[in-house]
Amino acid sequence: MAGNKFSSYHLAAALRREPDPAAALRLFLNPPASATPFRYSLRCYDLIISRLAAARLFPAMESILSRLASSSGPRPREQLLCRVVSAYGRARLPAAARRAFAHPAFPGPRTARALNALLHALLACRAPLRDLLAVCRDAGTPPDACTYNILMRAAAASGSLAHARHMFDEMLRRGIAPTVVTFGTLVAALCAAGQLEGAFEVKEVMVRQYHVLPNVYVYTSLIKGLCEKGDVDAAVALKEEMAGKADLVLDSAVYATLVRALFQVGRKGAVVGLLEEMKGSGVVADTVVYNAMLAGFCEDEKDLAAAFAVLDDMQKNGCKADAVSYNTLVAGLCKLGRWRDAHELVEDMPRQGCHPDVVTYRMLFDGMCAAEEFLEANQVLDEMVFKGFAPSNDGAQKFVQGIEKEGDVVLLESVLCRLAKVNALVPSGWEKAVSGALNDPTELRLEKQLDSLRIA
DNA sequence: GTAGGGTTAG
Repeated sequence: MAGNKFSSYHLAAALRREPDPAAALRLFLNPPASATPFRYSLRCYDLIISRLAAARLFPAMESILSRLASSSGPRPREQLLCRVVSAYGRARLPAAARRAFAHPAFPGPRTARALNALLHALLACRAPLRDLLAVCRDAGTPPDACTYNILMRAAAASGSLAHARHMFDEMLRRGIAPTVVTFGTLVAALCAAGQLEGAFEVKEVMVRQYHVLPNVYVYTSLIKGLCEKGDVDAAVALKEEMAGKADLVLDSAVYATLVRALFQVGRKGAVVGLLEEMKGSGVVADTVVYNAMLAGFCEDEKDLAAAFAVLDDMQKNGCKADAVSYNTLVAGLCKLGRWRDAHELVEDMPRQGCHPDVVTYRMLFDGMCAAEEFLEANQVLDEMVFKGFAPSNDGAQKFVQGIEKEGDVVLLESVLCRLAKVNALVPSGWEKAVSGALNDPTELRLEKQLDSLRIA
């Protein structure tokens, strides 16, 4: 490195230091004026693309990817491709995930790792199993155990245990050994379908026939399955079985499941003992456990005062409330008709370091509509649309009917216009509209629209 | 951040 000249090494360091992704982008595009021209290292590309992907600044990310594609330097690793594909999955942009998978910046052929990233992204977007199978066929990449695990989960998600079983059989035929994740997926699917006998059978067979021991994931699914059948005692007994196994460590998920179940069957008194046991065995009450209690007090006990006391406890114990915590409280308040309190709570969220998500807004909006407070709901809709969140179908429908009844034609028009903006009138229409622009840096005129749709 | 469980809506 020659003296103190600004090089790609310094740029990489500066990118790492910059907390704001937009500022990092500016830094990448316009390095300090003192810098002599230098070739961007792959490390710099990797850093900026990863950062933009995480921040969902997709148009900017795509333009850097194109630049990378046309540069003559070394090719990026597939790991970066996986990150881009996953980011599109999290943003629920399936078409963009597919295009990224085939992006020319990344040298082929694709490995199972990239294929699996795409499959998982599509699963997150609730693509049907047949779409996932078509992707596998077209990619021509040999599947691995992880591929089959994703396919099995997709099968279960579309309600077909038969297909999940079929995937399992196919996996065996192709000589791919099922892992503990495979069995965990099967058990979860069976439990979700209420087929407890089958689920417990898998637990036996995985040990006997495949020599794979059930882990805490398998047990937690079974515990939840038993709870849903109303057999909390059997669920607690299963937890005891776990506690007796040296290779298993009870975690907060197990306790959260049981806490929620105890509330549901009206045995909230038993929760105290459970929490003490937890403390005694060194399991920290985390957000998920507190959220289970919040849900118990809101949904089951309808005791909002107790729920807010739990929220205070969380803060006292250094446990940060997340969107699920607030959503539970908002739903509880709205169900009691206390939409004003719910509104106040939502407005306080950012100050508490938690941003409302789509569920928060939908619940508040629905709560106001249920109370026939359409003008208040209209204000919330404004904020939602600004952030790119669409109301639920039911909420939007009830709202439009309410506004119609009020007879304010101008307002109605503005409402329909805003609903159209977030495509709440024609579900999933907008992604098609922008599909051509995403991989084409010369055509970023839809950038603003996309930006307005990204989730903060 | 290639895969599985647990707390909120659907």
